[in-house]
Amino acid sequence: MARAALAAKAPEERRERIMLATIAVVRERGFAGTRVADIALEAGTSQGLVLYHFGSLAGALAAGLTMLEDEFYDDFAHHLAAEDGPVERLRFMAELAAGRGAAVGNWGLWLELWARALRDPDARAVRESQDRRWRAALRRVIDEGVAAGSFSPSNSAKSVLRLAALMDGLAVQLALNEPGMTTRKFTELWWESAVLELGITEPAKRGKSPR
Amino acid sequence: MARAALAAKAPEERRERIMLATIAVVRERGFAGTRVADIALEAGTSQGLVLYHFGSLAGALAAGLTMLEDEFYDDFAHHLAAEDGPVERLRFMAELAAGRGAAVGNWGLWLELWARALRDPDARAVRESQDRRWRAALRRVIDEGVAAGSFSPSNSAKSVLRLAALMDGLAVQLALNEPGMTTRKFTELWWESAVLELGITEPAKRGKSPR
DNA sequence: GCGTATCCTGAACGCCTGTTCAATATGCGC
DNA sequence: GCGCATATTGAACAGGCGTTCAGGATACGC
Repeated sequence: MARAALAAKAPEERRERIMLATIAVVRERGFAGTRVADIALEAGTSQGLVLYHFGSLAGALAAGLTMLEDEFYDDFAHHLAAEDGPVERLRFMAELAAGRGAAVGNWGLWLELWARALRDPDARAVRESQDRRWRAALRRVIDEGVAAGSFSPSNSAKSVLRLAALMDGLAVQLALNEPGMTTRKFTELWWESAVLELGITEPAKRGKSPR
Repeated sequence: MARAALAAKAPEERRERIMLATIAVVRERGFAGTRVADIALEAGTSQGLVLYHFGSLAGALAAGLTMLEDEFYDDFAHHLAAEDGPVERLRFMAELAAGRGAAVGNWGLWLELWARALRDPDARAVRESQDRRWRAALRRVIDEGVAAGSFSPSNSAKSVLRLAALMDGLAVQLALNEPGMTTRKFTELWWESAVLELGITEPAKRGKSPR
């Protein structure tokens, strides 16, 4: 078979392809519209294999989500560490949340995840992990900024909660294509809030040529 | 039949009962888990009647949502008008959003609505209407406060966007039972932000014995 | 090379559920 | 009271789709 070249890698590779296919399909059709057949087609395998590896459709969804979340976080943490100081790091988080880089097209997925988390324990676990990691990162950046004298929040714990929540709220607008809400507007609105919350003095350099 | 007493009212009443049943079921099981049979059972009618009145399951969902949204808004507008001044009105909105009064148990529904709005035009229309009305109300209250000299936002349009988004973001935490997020915390966090955004000076009286 | 465990397939099964429909009831204008 | 439009029911239909399964391919230790 000519497919030999494609399927050459280990079964582990097949498994991963299925997870990638899963999130691709969910992105396109949403949880409610995702069929085992779609995943198999997208992954270029049989329906049976999806079930063989993940036991059920729900299992495949959970595995895909977990994978996505881990990948996203790793990528995020890596890039965050590469930024210069607290102000730049904060700016980077704002731009990432607004949909640049690794987060592109993810907000729709997160909206669905929230809704699903209301009833599905797996989804809930993924979203909790995601939320916790993100808030922890925000908190570290803020603490760092306080230590460096760049930020002076009146209550940093509360600021973390509010700034994280504001991102989620703005993201709803963004994901639903609310007229007037753009990546740029998102960043602008959020940043002004951050300035207000944290009493930032020095301006952040614009992100390094965000695509 | 003994049912005579129940079904006594006009068919219009049956129709409404079905809409109420629809949102009740959606609250309990979510969109994905809502069956025509469930609605019929909850409404105490036949499956056929649901389809007779609304054409399809999707139609029943749309009708139910629209009804809920209208009712919620009417109730909200009515109570808002009863409040004293801009500060009290703002406080009222914060407490309503936090889940007191007519909004109890609605946030889960709104989360699902957002996700559904990504793909379903009816859901999108409902949520857009809902969002627009809410933001317009917020804007009016703020303008009123500015006119009265109670608020002095640096940019009221932006403040409206941010304060509304913050509510949505906090609501996600609330709806998902994030540990540490409560009705009280919601109000507190949001109010502090409002104070910061609007430069509120006079304190708001606590809500009139919120249940 | 051989046997076995793992991997993979495609077809078939069977349930779930939205929708259709023919039959019946109800109420209302005349 | 009659007849017609509207309302209502419950059963049947049909399509979709997750899961099962029996069988075949593949890799790998011995």
